[in-house]
Amino acid sequence: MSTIFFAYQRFSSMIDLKKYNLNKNQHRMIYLVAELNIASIGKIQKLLNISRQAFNVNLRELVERKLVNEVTSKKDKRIKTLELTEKGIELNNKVNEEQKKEIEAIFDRVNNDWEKAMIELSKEYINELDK
Amino acid sequence: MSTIFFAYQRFSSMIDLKKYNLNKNQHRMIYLVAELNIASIGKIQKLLNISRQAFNVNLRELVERKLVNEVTSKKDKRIKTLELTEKGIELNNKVNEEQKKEIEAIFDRVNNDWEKAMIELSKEYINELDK
DNA sequence: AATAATATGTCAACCATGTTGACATAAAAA
DNA sequence: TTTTTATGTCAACATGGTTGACATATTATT
Repeated sequence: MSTIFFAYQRFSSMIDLKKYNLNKNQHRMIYLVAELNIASIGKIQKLLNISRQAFNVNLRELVERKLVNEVTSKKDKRIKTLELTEKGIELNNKVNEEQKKEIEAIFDRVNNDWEKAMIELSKEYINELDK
Repeated sequence: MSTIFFAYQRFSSMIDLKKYNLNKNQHRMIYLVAELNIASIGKIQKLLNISRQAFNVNLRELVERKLVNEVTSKKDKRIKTLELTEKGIELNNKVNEEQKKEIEAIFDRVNNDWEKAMIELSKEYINELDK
């Protein structure tokens, strides 16, 4: 269990959100929108597990920065779904690029063995001690 | 990669820190102290990757609540190491209990296949949509 | 048609937690 | 003796979150 815990610390340290002027929830938002296709605002907010206010403030900024589009559903005009703009897709790729490379390198090293990969990540985290 | 990301969201949602009056960094601190044995304050702080001030404020509270002891190193009296008190160990176990159970149940279900376990966790996260 | 419920947006007030930079002390190293 | 290291603490400020009240448009219910 500590493996999962520590591995994730390492995993998330591979991303530098500041560089892209995103906060954690905005990153989670973009990531979710990119991975799920088509989910209503309400559902995304529920997944993020943050207050409506926090959600809206963050979303507003992403929309203003033209990273995300809001699309009103045709069946039920109360509902809006989110999608990434071209710019949003590009940013998302860039943000995750470094992490992706490192993770892929690790999986290569351990022949795609998930257990070994996670242990490796976990070790990398703990070994930051010795730097 | 999204598997690791989503799986961890689910993983961390299994713990309710509020119930135990801990914030995230205090939990990380306790968790680290429990898993590593014997690490200096400086090293733990570096691992947590937070400012000295944030570290000290959080640590102070843990010490006041008698969850953690500070031990001055004999070799080098400048250095202090941290250890959990009995009460700290107990709390740590309690905090992680529910998570541990759920994770073990998942690993049982997938015959300890890490890849499947992580995918399962990830799915559980996404499927919170349908509640 | 009238009323209720749903999905969303927004504001103000407040709170939790973090960062930075300056300063301080004790111990060890040079 | 001087410098460096490991630690502690303060004040000022920044970031980001929550809550509760209120508002609108649309759909569902009666």
